[in-house]
Amino acid sequence: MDVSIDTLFELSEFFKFFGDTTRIRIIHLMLSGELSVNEIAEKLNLEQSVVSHQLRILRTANLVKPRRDGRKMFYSLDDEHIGLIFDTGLTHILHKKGK
Amino acid sequence: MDVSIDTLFELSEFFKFFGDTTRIRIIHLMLSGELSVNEIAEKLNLEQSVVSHQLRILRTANLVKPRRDGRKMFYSLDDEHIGLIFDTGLTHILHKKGK
DNA sequence: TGAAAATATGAATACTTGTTCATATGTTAA
DNA sequence: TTAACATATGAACAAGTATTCATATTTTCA
Repeated sequence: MDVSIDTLFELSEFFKFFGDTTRIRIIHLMLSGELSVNEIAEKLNLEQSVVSHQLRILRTANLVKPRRDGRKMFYSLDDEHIGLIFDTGLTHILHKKGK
Repeated sequence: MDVSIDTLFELSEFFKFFGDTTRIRIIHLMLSGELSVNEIAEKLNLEQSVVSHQLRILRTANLVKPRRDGRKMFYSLDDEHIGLIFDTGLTHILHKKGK
């Protein structure tokens, strides 16, 4: 398959979003559904600003989308491929650990 | 699905390997088969040391494996999941660009 | 309106990481 | 053995990035 150098660059940029523990943990949480910023921070034992900063990165990349409800902001995955990519990588990790 | 925090860390570390343009380009080349260090450097227009450095990273992670033939070193993918992960990400990029 | 709650943002810092340049290592052939 | 080829490696530098801390913004409710 022929892939342009620009596309390969975009591809690496895309994988970078998954290449951070905090973001992967946030994404993993969201695979089960929508969450508020505080819920994420509490479940992952992270500071609120850390979560907000990472959510901004994911939001800018259109990987998550926000929804305001009162003073709370709920975030959910905005891309149907995220789960698939997550699972594909996870399968590899579990397979590797399994032997 | 329940995933341990350690596994999520490993998963993010794994995606990091795909999160660099140089490495993605090397991986993409290798999807078509084995190549020597110099072949990679020439095809990607990179310095030899850059390629060697990145190959070491991929080799340490068991993503590529080396084979010596004379004074040349040939590298090939050492993981059957790499192509799948690459394609999964690429599908997303192409799908995104398509609209 | 004012205070509290929830989230966002900016600047500073520390850390990681990719590239460059120089050089070392290993291999072949004359 | 020596020279040339192919690759690997180490140190230094530069650039990128995640976290922290402080503060700003937005919304609700008394």
